[in-house]
Amino acid sequence: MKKLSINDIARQLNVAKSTVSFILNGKAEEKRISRELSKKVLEFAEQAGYRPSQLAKSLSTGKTQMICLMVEKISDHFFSHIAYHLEALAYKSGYKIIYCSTENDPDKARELISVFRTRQVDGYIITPPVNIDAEIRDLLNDNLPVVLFDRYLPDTPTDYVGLDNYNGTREAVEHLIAAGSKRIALVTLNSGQTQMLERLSGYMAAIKRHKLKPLVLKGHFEDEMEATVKLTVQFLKDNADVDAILFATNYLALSGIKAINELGLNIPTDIAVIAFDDHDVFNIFNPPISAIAQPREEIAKQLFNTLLDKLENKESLKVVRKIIIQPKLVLRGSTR
Amino acid sequence: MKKLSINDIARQLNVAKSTVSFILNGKAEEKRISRELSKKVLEFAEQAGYRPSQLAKSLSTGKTQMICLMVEKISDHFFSHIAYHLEALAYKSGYKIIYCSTENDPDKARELISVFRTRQVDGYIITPPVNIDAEIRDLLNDNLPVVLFDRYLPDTPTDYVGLDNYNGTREAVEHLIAAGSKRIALVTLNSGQTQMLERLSGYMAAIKRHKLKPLVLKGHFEDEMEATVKLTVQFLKDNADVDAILFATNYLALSGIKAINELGLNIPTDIAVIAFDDHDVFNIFNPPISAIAQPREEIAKQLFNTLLDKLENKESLKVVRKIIIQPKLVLRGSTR
DNA sequence: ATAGTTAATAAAACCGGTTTTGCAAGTCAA
DNA sequence: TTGACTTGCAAAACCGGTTTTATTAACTAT
Repeated sequence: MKKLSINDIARQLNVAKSTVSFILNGKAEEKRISRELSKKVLEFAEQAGYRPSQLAKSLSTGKTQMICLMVEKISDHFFSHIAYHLEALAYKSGYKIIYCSTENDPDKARELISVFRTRQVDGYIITPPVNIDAEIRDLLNDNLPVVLFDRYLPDTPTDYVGLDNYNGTREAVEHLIAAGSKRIALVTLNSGQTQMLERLSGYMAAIKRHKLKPLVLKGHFEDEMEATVKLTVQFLKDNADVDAILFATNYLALSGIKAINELGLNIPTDIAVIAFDDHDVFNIFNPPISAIAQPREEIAKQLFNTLLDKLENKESLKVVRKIIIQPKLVLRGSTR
Repeated sequence: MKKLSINDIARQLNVAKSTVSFILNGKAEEKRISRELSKKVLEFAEQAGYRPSQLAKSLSTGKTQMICLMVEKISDHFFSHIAYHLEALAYKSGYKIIYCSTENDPDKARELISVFRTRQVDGYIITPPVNIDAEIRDLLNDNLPVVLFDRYLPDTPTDYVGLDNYNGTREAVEHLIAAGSKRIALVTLNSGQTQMLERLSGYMAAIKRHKLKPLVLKGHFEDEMEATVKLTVQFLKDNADVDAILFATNYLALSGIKAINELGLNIPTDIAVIAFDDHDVFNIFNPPISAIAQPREEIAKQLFNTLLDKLENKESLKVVRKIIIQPKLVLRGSTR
C-alpha cells in the first residue's frame, strides 16, 4: 500500500524516469517525446493514481509552495480573519500557509524566522515586532519575498500593505467633533509600532485643527483585560468632562465599554464611542459600537497579490510597493 | 551567500559526508568516530552557522515535522484559540502547523486531505465535516496519526478529544431550572454533527427530568447573522412565555442577544441567557453573559499530547483514545 | 605467522523528484 | 556516401540529507 514513485512508473513501463518526468510535467512536446509513449505514461499514471511527492519536488526545485504567516497572535480577531482570507487565496494558487505568533517578542520572531528559513518557505507575510530590521534585511538580501502588514519598520524599506491609520482616526475625530463632542479622548497603547503612532497622529491632527485639547491614555499591550478596565475607569473619573472616546484597538474598546458600563455612563448620551478595527460583536451591543473598519479581505488580497507577484516574477523582487488601504468609518449607535 | 550543505562541509574538511552526518546527529560515539575529528567538524559547523535543510532531512527520513490542523473556519473564535495554543505546544517539540478551513464542506475536506498527503505531513488534527469517514479511514490504514476534536465520526473509531457536551447543556438547564426558569428554549443549529446532537440531548434530558416541555429552534450554519437574528426575533414573538434561552454556540448567542435587545426584553429579568462556548466579549456585555466554557488550552494540550504520542511511539498507533473534557459553567449576570 | 577483530572512516545507496548530457538511428544536404 | 543535423529517448548528475555497506590499518588471539 506504499505510494508509488516516479521510479516505479519508469520501471514498470520500461522507460527512463526523466522521460516520465517530462511527460507528467507537460514538457512532452518540447522534449520531442512521441505522442504514443506520452499517452501510455499519462494513462498509467492516471490509473495508478500517481501523486508526485511535494517533498522531492521541493528539494530539487527549491520551491516549497509554502508561505509563512507571522502575526502578533493568531487568535486575535483581526489576524485570524486575515489568516482565513489568505488561506483561501493561497489555496487557489497551490500555496499552503504556516502560521506563527510572535507575541510581539523580537527574540521569538528572530527564532521563528530562523526556523522557517531552514524549512525554506517561499515567502513571508509578517507583522513585525520592533527591532527585527536585521533579520528582515537578511531575508531581502537573500532574495526572499517579504511583505509586511499592519505595521512596518521605518528604517527598513520593504513591501507593505497597511491601513491609512492616520486618516482613520482623523476622520473619526472629525466626525465626533461635527456631531458635537468637545472633549475627545484617545485610548491607545504605549507602543512604538507605526500603526499606533499613525493613529495617534491622526487624532492629534484633527484635535489641533479644531483647537481642542488633546487627551491621551496609554495602556500596556501585556495587560490583562481587567487591568485595562481599571485603568480606563480611573481615567474617566479623573477626566469627567470627556464626552467622546476613540479607542485605538478593538480590545481597548471592549475594556473601555466595560469601564463605561461600570461607571453607569450612557453611550452615546454621556459619552460617544468609536473603536479602531471593527469586530463582529460591535453590532450586537446596545447601542451598537461605531468603528473604523479595516477591509480585511482587501488587505489579505493585496498582501497575497504582492507576495505572489514576487514569487512568480523575479523582476518584481526589485521594486518596493507600499499599499495603503482606506478604512471605512462604520457609524452605529455609539456616536451621535 | 548561498547556504552551505553537508557536502560543502565534507569537502572543505576532507571528510566523508556520512561521517559529518553522524557527528552532527550526535552519533559520533556510537559510530566510533574519534573525539578529535568530531570536535573539528562540530566547530567548523558551528562557526560556519550550518543549518541542515529540513527539506532534505524530510525526504530521507519521511518525517516533515509538520502537522495539519483542519478546522471548520480558522477565523472562528474557538478554533483560532485552539490554533494559538497548539502552535505554542508544537513549537516546543519542533513541529510546525499548517492550518486549513473546511467550511464544513466534505468535498473541500477531501481535497485538502489529498493535498496534505502529497505534502506528507506527519499527523492530522481535524474537526471533521460529515461524510469523510472514508478518507479518515484511509489515513488510519496508512498508519498516519489522526486526532479528531470538537465532533467525531460515529461510524469511524478514532482518537478524539472533545467536550462533555451533554453534561454542558444538561447542567446549564439544571441551573436555569434551579434559578426559577419554567420555559427554557434551546437555540441550536440544524446540524447532524455529534457535538450539536450531544448538546441537544443534554438539554432534552434535563428538560424531561423536570417534566418541562422542550422548545427548540434550529438555525442554519450557512446563515448570515442578520438572518439568524430575524429567526430568533420571530421565535421569541411566537413563544412569548419563554423565560430562558440556552444557545448552542456563541455565535447563535450573539444573534440571540441582538434579537432580545431588539424586542426590548431585559436580561435576565424577562429572559435568562446562557451560551455554549465562552467568548472574550461575553464579559463585556451588560449584563455579562453566562456561558458553558470549553477549556481551550486543556483541549489543545490533550490534542497535542495524543498526537505526539502517536508520532513518537509506533505502538501507540494501535490504541484508540477518547478524551472527554468537562466544561465549566461560568455564571455571570445573564442568569438569575 | 596468519587469521580474525576492532577502530575509524570512506564510499555508496537511497529518498523522489528535475534537469543536463549522452547516444543510437534516421534524415538531409553536399 | 559521408558528415551534420534531427528525433526520441536513456543515462547520469543534482538537490541535501540518512543509513547501510565497504575499506584499511592496527591489534589480538592461536
